[in-house]
Amino acid sequence: MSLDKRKVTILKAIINSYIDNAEAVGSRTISKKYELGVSPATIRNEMSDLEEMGFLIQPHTSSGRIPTDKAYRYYVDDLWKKVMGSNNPNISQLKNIIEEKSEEMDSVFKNSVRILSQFTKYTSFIIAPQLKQSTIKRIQLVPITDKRILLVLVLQNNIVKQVMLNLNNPIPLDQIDKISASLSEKLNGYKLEDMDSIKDSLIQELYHLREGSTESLLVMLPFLMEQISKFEDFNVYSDGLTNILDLPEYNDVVKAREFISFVEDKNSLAKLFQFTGENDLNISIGRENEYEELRDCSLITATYKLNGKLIGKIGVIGPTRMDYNKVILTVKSISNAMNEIISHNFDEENKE
Amino acid sequence: MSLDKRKVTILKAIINSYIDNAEAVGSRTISKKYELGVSPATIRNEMSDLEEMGFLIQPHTSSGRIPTDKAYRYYVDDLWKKVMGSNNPNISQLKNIIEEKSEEMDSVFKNSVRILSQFTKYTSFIIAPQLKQSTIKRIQLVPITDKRILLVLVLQNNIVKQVMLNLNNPIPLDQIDKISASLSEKLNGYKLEDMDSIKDSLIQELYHLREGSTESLLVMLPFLMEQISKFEDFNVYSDGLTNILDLPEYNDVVKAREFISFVEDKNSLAKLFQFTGENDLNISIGRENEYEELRDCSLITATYKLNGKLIGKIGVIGPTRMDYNKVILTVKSISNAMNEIISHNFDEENKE
DNA sequence: TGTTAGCACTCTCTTTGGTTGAGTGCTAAA
DNA sequence: TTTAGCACTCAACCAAAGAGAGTGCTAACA
Repeated sequence: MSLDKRKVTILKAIINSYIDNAEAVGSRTISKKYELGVSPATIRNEMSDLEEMGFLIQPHTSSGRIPTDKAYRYYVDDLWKKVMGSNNPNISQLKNIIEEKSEEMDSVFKNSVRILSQFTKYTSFIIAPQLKQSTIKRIQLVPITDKRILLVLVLQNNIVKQVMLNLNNPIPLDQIDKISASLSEKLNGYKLEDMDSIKDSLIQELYHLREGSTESLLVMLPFLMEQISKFEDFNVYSDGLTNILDLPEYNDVVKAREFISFVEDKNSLAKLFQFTGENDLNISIGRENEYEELRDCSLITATYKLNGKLIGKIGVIGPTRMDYNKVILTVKSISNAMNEIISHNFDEENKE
Repeated sequence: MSLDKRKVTILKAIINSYIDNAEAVGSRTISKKYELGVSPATIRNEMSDLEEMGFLIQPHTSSGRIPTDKAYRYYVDDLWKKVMGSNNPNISQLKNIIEEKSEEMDSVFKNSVRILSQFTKYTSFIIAPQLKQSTIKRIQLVPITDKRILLVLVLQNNIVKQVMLNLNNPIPLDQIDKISASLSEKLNGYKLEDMDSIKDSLIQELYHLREGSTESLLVMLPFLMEQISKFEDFNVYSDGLTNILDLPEYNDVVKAREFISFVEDKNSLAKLFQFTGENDLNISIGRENEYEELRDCSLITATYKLNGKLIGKIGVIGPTRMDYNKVILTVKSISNAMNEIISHNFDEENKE
């Protein structure tokens, strides 16, 4: 049996209708709402074929039909070609919204994920870059009191991280700039993940040196390096967790609770993202997902890059009955906008 | 009719039972679970009296009884005396948890509110201090690139704020320290809210001065002051929004959605906090709340102070059928712990 | 040969009515 | 003043009936 043109039209009509209403679709509905010029009986025959081919199922004998994961997969693959070809018009608009108040990398992420959930009305996520691989460009200490020092860490790609250091003993404030300079010099070029391994030899080296400010430097260094190596390996932001409460498939509180508990757990999210592909855009539908908890959900992710290198992913989770068209376009546009913002603001090699 | 001892015992028993089970309480239940030595019939009579006095209501003629707001108010006022007298034992424990990774003021807030919702299983909030009233102690600029400068602002009470400045024109990096010093000097002692009003005169002054680094200073100053005056007037953090999904009173998704939408709105929360009293501990029950949306909720807030001055509030929202004992103790303990942490870490006059 | 009208059939959803059980209020006795 | 007894009420549960949406099949039609 082949998927001829009329079958495709009917299948798409069913999927669209189900996406809209979350209700099993009957032959009459299709014949009325989508003018196909054929009677319900004909459509029934076609639907029966589509069911046999694995695109539709009937929840019970006398109900309408619901698309299967296979149907969504077909639908999405078809959509894909069109979407990938089309240039989304409002990227510059998106960029403006994302960039608003986004002077730091983190705000770019938070804004993006917020907008993504607002636009799609689903739950959105972003996994922020693993900084451990980044190299240190400069270190600057800012004294708050004589025992509290703010450490500002500038990484190679102009990402900035800050840590507050609470020292046990006061440090002479007039030496701060000197210490900053030495630190910058000593640690320049090392990766964050190297801190643990070079710690001992660096202390050793300084110990033998004994210049003017070495004393204070020796006091701070262990603190500082420990703080740096404690940086989170990844960072997941999410938004719109409670959007699913508006969906009919989650009008059972227990189900909603389950979903929310799952997506509130940053660790499972991080793992989830690992499973997704590394293409510009990745879609997994229903049981294609690794996690049992997401067997009724689809996951649409996009990657974002800095300097050509993949540094993180952004995505949306919603029911398999998802408005794929809208979501795919939105995810794609936002990741594009992010890429531009990031490369413009943070990429060393890419300055005006 | 007077509220004699037995009536009080029965009333408390009913409230406790309802807090536990969220189910209307009947005379038999009371007589069985709480050994009062009287028969259900007697209890029925007393319950009838209590209803007449406004402490109980019957959802329908043949059901058990439910406590009214008035009952909770009585219950809480009674509890109050005991709680206020008792010293909570585990403040130092709490302090440890809150202080973990809390080198900055913001983390203290976030940790506190997280713990509060974890302990109470309700929704918790904190309103962070209005910084506009704080005065500037020091300003330090940290160059990221020649057009991106991180502005670190140290306030009188050692609170630190950071803003990234994206300049249109590069600034000579070797002047940064000089500029920082001038800025610190010029702006020292001003409040954040003053920025707008002193902006023009300051620029005027610098314009006439014309020292070495004045040029760059003039470029930066408008940027900088604008950023500062854009600081949020308040900042509300919340946690445990979805805890209510576990409560039987919210097993209707629509109701749950309503609640969550309300408490997700930072503005209404901020207003809500304004209505609460400024005692160390404030409780408003059911219809005592200003907001219609919270007519079935109780709000327990505590204040926290820096240097004796109220700088913010922390609180819990839950159903009127709330475990007041636990919540009151927790809110009180956490606000106490916060007070100690804050005064220890951020209070200028209170150093070791 | 593909399409369609007609019809019997299936299954969920809603409504209806009866039953159960928890709980009450009242009365009369202890 | 307390309590046992009893009639009464009402939500919650359950089963049966009916409505409605939808199907599959068959036979007629273009």
